[in-house]
Amino acid sequence: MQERYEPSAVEADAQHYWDEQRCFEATEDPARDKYYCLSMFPYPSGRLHMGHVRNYTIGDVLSRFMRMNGKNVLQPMGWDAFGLPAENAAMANGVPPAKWTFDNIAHMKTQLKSLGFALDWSRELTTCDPKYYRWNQWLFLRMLEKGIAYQKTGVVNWDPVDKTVLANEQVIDGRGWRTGALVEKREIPMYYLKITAYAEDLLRALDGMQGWPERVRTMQANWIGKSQGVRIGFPYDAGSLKGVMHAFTTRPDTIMGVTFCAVAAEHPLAAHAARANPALAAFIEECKRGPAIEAELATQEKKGMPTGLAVRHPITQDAVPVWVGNYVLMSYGEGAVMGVPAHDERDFEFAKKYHLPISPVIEVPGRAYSLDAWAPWYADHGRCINSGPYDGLEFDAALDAIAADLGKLGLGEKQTTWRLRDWGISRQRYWGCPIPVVHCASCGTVPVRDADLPVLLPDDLVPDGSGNPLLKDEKFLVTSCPGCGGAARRETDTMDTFVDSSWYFLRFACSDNGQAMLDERVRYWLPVDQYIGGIEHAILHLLYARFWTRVVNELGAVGFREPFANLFTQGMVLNEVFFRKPDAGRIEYFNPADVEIRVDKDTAQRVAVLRADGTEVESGGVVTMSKSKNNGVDPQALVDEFGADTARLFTMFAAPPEQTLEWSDEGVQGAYRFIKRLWKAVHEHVASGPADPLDKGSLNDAQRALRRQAHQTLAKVTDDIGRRRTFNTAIASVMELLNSVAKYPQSSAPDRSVIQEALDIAVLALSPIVPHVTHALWRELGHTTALIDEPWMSVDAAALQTSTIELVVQVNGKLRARICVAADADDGAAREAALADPNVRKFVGAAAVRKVIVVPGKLVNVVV
RNA sequence: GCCCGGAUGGCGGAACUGGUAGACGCGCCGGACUCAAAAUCCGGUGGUGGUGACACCGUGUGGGUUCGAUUCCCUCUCCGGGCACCA
Repeated sequence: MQERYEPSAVEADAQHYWDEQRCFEATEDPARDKYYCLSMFPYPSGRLHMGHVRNYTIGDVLSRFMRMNGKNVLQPMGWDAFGLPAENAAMANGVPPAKWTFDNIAHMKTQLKSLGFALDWSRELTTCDPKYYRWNQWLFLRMLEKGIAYQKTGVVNWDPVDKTVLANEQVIDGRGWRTGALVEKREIPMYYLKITAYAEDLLRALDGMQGWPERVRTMQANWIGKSQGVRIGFPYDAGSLKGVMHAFTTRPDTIMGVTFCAVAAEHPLAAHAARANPALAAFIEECKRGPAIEAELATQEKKGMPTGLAVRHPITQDAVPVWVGNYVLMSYGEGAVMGVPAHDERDFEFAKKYHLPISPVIEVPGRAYSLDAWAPWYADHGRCINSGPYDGLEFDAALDAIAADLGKLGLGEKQTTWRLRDWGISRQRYWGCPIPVVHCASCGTVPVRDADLPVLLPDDLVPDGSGNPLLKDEKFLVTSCPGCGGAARRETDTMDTFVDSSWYFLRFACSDNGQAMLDERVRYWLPVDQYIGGIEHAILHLLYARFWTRVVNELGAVGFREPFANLFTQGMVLNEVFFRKPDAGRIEYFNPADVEIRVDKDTAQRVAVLRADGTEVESGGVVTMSKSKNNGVDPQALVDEFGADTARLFTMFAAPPEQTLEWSDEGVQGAYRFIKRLWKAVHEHVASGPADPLDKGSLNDAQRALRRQAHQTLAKVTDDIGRRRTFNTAIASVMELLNSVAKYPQSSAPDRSVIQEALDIAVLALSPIVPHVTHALWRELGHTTALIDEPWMSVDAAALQTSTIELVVQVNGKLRARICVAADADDGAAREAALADPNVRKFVGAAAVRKVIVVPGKLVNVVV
């Protein structure tokens, strides 16, 4: 055996063995339990970053662990290859997005291979490949047929200088990121998918999804946002415009406290009032120009303007003034809200600002209302007061009574509303899957025939920032109408890239099928047993995938409605961002590797300086590693210097995988050192020749103690990987075992047998995490089989037994002594032993013992 | 702003079901080996007081429940993720 650990040779050898044996090519075998382990596929941004390494190492550890536990494991990999960054790169370098994307894929695939992941590359798929995206188009046509896909107008960000639609990410402080022009909103026709039709099902199914983290289920439930309340009609007669304004409320019990109503800028009443009121028209224009992003909308100053119109309160018949509010959304409910300042914080602030009356109508026992300042309890449920016929009613009774009265008047009924909106999938962008419809002068919008799929996206265009290049590509545009055969033009909008990622996990079962989207192999492999990905996908991607699976289920292609049986959400890997924001033009981001932090000795001020030019850069805090913020850390340097095993070990040891991790490579040396120590321990052991078979019956105390620790370690690692998914503590326990082995006096034959077993366990237990070095060490330890095919060891229960245990003794909850008792000692014996301890006696002193609490096997607490 | 998380030594973290706070690792300090350095090995390492055995304090803030709280409840602060066209 070689004395020195040389990762490059060891890793090349192990990877060569796995490739040659085709260890990771999965085949369907109904006789065996399958385990489909899937990590979220990457966007091919150029290079892997530590977030990828973390994600794929978690998946790899679980895959290898399950494989050793007898499962037929499938772990595939693919590329989420459509999207905006390729267009940006194209603009910057003049290279077509296709070339840039495929070059990136080639490089990142090399990187993934160098990390030794147990991936089945025979199933690799790429979403920008027509063999993949034709099925997006095929399923879209099915959705059109079923009415799940439909057209309506939607609002987009419009850059008036570049004459192009901008993504939210490309709008910075309301301006286009390249031009700096004030962004306008435009309403254009788009395709939507009716995810809201599945809202109830998507919500209800969450309860049964015990394999998903609680926090993700909560986030999805809140996102879907079911609320039950009453739809209330406020009739109006504004001269030429008569009708009923509808507002939804979850607090119908406060209806007698309505002192105003507010409508969205797009509401018909607002438009009507604006005709005779230029100031109002200007305000409405201002609202319409405002942010389209919810976060900005919610933080902007709440503004309003009276319309001069009034609606009639459906119960009191009083006139209620109507305002236009910049915080009222046309897209939620019906674009109007009833204002109850006394019991809604936002309405309260609005009323204070514009001097509208505040009229309390709910009483909470023991509380006194003050009109001066808001208090959170004002929004609590209570008993109706100042509410005429409803006085004295509690929330539920008031709701029923008011809904019934409104029903009789034809001005309201109970209603359920959802926060969830339909999914707009049209993108005015080149690098995406073409929407398979054509526009014909005589037939209108016509779906492409199945036989004419796929609608191929040209792969040689270079966007220049001035809109979708498909609009200028006659070869793509010109076609004939599937209906009348006449001249027609293709749709140039492409699909949201979330469409691509909403079903790729199904396609891995049969990525080679050119005739159908899915086939019978899906029945064997799906649902995914373990899905692993970043918490940032907790809502959108995972919800869309659940929706898509339901649609495919209803087409009969799969027999289930939930795609992911178990979900593991890894924490983000964060790094600081550095940037410069010029007066004009784009923000420039600098990689932290190129930035030096200087700390002023006197002021302790931290200054970040770009190494290249020695001048200052701004820090934007610590955020997720991403291409767009240029704060990713390339793992390649780590792999090159220390090897893949060290990179994997370090990433897994740094923190529990579910937790956010602020990147730092301090400690990499420790991971490398540990592998070297393991190598050395095996080398020293093997140097004195083979060990005798273990004779369990004739061991001395020291030998039994080491054996106990070895099997405790095995039990802990098995539990930590298999159940807890805390790989950091699994590694720590093997480190402890190795520390004991290193200290163990290696002399007699039985000593060597016990050490052999301990090293076998250490190597096997670590193999899912550091598969290369353990592959080599397993052979060196004298085994003739390959470790990858070795079954996971079982714990020897007899090895764990002990005759005495240590108990902790507390006096009034403070640790005062440790005592040793027989393992089978009862509570009384433990109590006696505890009270007899000298230090315990000292702290008890003359005081009377009031109570003694004994926790069997753990502690005794003496209360005085 | 709203929804979901998080905060423990100089640093990453451990303590799994309310029961020994700081496992394991990094860093640092001291020592061995070396002409020297690196690598490696041995020992120490939360703070304060004490020669010492020990004692007191200590898990973001303030409060509560309990024999006992890093763990449960309430309050606040700060940090991260998401907010529908980044993926």
